[in-house]
Amino acid sequence: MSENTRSYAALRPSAVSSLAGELRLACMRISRRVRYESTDSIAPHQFSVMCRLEESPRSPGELAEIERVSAPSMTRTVGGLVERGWVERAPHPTDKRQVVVTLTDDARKALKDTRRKRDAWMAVRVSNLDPEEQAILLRASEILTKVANE
Amino acid sequence: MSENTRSYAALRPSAVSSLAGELRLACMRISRRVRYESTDSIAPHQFSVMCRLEESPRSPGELAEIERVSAPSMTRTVGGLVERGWVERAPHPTDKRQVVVTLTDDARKALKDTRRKRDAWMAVRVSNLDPEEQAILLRASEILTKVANE
DNA sequence: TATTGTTATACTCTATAACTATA
DNA sequence: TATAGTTATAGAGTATAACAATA
Repeated sequence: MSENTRSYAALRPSAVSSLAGELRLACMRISRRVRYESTDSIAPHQFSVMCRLEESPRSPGELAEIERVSAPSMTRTVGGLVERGWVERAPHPTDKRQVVVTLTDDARKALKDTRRKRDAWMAVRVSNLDPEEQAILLRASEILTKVANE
Repeated sequence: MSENTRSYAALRPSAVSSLAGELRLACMRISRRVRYESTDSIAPHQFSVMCRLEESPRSPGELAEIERVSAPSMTRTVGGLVERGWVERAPHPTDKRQVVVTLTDDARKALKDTRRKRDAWMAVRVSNLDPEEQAILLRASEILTKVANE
């Protein structure tokens, strides 16, 4: 019998509940530690908006909806990003009411740098784990990603 | 050969780096989803302080240091908790400069309720996973907790 | 008349500096 | 003189309401 065909018993409800609590806490602790250790200069809400713009330019309205903040808040956030030279506002090609917000090359560099720093903290911890623990986390990260995207 | 004696190869540096990035992102996504889905009435900073006080009463200074915020910020946070009836300020038995902040019974109930709601989202997701995936997450939560507490 | 974005204003959480009481 | 906590004040980020420009 190889590991791939081994059968596992499903967890009982009480065990599911306990695991859910522990797992949730563990993820929150990791998030907090990563954020604290990274000491990056991009504020969380700015970072989040910049990530959205990495894929494609968007209007302030779209950004507000995606980030679930009010339109005036997004106006302010975009304004701050413009001041720092990380995004640019341009008129919409056809609808003159709309504005198109685009990421600058400087912003792409800043994002890359920030991610590198955030990953560094985690990379050190992961590299200090046993190979077996690393293997488990490899599978767990896939499962957690799937769960978060549900 | 059982799983317990199976040997795993250590990840190469590039794989460690990749795993670290994926794992960090997965934890942050889970945190965000949990926070978004729980819609609880306790603000994050209040919740965090209340958790610290669950173990034992503490002074505002201690709380400020643990939470890594300024003393005036903690004064304000504690003030808000007092207003909501979740903590009480009492004079220190020997040092009259100090204040002892204690959690009320109402707060303990509110904490329990909030945790139950937060766990609920995660519990539903966990119960829908394969038994094998549940087993992996069980081990992963232990490892992640260890990493976060390092 | 509806939609997009901005401005006006206010509330919360954060910080630093100055102040009070006590050690 | 140093320490614990608070108050004073200001800087972000958030929200709702009101407004201007355009569809």
